[in-house]
Amino acid sequence: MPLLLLKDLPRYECLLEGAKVFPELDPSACEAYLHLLRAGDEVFSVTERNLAEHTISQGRFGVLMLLWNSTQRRTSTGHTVEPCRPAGPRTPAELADAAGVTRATMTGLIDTLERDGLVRREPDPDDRRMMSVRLTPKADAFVAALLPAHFQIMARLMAPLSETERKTLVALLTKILQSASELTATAPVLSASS
Amino acid sequence: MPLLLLKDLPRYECLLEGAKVFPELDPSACEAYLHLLRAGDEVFSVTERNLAEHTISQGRFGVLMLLWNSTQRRTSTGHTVEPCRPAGPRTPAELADAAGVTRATMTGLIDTLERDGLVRREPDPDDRRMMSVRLTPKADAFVAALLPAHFQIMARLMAPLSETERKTLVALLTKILQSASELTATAPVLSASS
DNA sequence: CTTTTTTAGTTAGCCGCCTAACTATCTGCT
DNA sequence: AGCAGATAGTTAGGCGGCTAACTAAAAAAG
Repeated sequence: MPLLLLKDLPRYECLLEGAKVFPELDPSACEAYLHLLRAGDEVFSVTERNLAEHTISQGRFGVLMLLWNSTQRRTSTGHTVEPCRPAGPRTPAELADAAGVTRATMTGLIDTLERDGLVRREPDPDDRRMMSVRLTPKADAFVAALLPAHFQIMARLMAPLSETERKTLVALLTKILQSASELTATAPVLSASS
Repeated sequence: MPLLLLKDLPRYECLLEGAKVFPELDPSACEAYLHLLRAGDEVFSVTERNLAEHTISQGRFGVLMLLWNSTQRRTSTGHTVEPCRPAGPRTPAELADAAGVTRATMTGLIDTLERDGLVRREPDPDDRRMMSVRLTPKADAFVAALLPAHFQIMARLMAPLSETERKTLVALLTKILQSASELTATAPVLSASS
């Protein structure tokens, strides 16, 4: 569970009440915001609990998936899967970038993965600053064993939504994501915007 | 930023491709899942960045809000606001419960808040095991100064959504939240479900 | 009235996230 | 050639999650 959040979201009347005191408070926006974080957190923790049973964290799992995705393209058993990304991430820097964490964080993740024998660091022959991170066979088996349950969890989480509702949800979330990106880009200091 | 996640979400064709290999993979469910976590994460980090400018974390802010919400009811300046919750949380245990974290975590949060002079621990006269946590005047001013910008951020994040879309979003998220709760309740061990 | 169980809070230690500072290497400029 | 700056990775230290183990006090059981 990544973040601390109210277990019981405030009732809508409370938001309306708050809006009388704070004119900046947009009740429906606030409600949507709180539900988004709450649902995201809950969904996250459900999958995290699943992964934890295989003694792996969400973060490490993400790294494994990135690497696994890369290897699939090369060692695929006759499938010749269309590459969905130009070239799978290999180095810690690429992995950090793809995962959206800092390089320092990636160092720590690779450390623990290597300690658990799921990953190997190999020096790059051309550039001695760089490392290449590879999955071990153990990791291949590990991921393959893990994924079915992981996908089932996702499917069950979204089970109450129809296909149309899912598309609607994705569309709405995409809009929010975009406005979040704009806020990030245009308002590094909040008071300097508006 | 609480969680590690793919910066670029996989294209839908990749999910379809993956579904050929893993029959458990429901592409639209997976897509919705990824978008939900991604959007939640992004939105979270936008507000976190705002709070960070006031040198406070999302977690500490949550505690302040819970306490502030309690005090509002008692010291409200003539407003006599309808209590939105039965009785505001006061003790570390109540705060932990309301915030959805463990007591150990709450101890840490209160520690740093107390260190920064935003909160005071007072022993309960009736039950010597218990503590009562109170906001300092400094915290009152702090929260009052912080909230307008915080509400503005929420409003801007949700700006691209119409009122109807916000209601739709909340309804969809509520469905997901419910299925997540059911998964949590009925499947403490994943393999024991289904 | 003692003993056991429950409860409140803290402590200790792990993990993953961050930033900032550091080392080593490569690249480019002159 | 040689040095300045960029780049890859790590290290160090902080924070906020967690679990598990502990202390002190209250409540329940006998």
